[in-house]
Amino acid sequence: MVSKTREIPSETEIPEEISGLRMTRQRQEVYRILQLDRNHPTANDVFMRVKDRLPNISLATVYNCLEALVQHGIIRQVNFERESSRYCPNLSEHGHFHDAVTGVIHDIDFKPGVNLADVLNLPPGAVIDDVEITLRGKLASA
Amino acid sequence: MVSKTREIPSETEIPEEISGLRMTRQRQEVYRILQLDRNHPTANDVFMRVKDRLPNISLATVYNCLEALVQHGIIRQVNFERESSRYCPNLSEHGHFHDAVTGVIHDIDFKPGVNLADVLNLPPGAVIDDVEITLRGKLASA
DNA sequence: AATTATAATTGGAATAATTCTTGATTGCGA
DNA sequence: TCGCAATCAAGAATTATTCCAATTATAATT
Repeated sequence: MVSKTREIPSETEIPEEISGLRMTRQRQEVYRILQLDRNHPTANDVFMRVKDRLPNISLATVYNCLEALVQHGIIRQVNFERESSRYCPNLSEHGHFHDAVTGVIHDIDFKPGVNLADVLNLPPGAVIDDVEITLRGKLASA
Repeated sequence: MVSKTREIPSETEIPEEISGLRMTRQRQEVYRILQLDRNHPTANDVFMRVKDRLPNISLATVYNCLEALVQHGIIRQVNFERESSRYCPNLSEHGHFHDAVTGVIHDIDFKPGVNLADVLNLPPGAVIDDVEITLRGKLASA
């Protein structure tokens, strides 16, 4: 239970079709799991959980669904090191903080009004399309 | 040719032993390649180049050498998405900018005096051990 | 210098995440 | 209803990386 940047829509709020993507039963359920499990599950995590409702779904289909959702900007794919990809429905631009002790991944937001060019020496003429920030550390148990 | 934050030492400057790591022939050569090829080569890239001098080296050894060098803080391992790991001898804290057009990876430095906590809403009590920043975009061909 | 111990290297097999392939199913429009 | 395109399922294939067992190199000790 980390991010609070988005409300979790009730099941009925999942639209039939988003930006041209046919919302099949499988995609709905995969999407639903991501909204319920905010701990950045892997494809396999999703697979195991989604089987409760769709016992016949295949892992390949979970991968397909996740890819379709990512492609249509409905969820985000996040990679840490070379571990399995993880997925999250938090669409706001955000980074991640890995708690090295607990393994929990916290979403972290930018402070408002921050400009990357103020912070980094970008190559001249650089146009940034995508930013990825990952921090690793501990939470002082104060 | 991207980063200029370190001089390339001549071959004789490579120490026999660094911070307790035995500098074997293989490790020396792997390290040398990294200093020559500043384009963030993969293990396999290094493998192919290092064979010029050590025709019998194995890919497993290249992996072992890279890991040993990383472990001893002599080089850094960098991961982009889920692509093959890449390696670089630039030890200064820096991020990376992927030119989506050319595929070139540029090292980017932080502006001096920048504090992450000024920019990000960190979880309370967070102690940061490691920062990873990756940007993707284009270079305006101005 | 010979012996022993330790660490590194090799080549190939094993692993794990992901993608691909193929054939079956589904759902929708004509 | 028929046909078409999209989706799904199951398993095979792929790819980067790690593991393993045997050999070789290096260092330490006598």
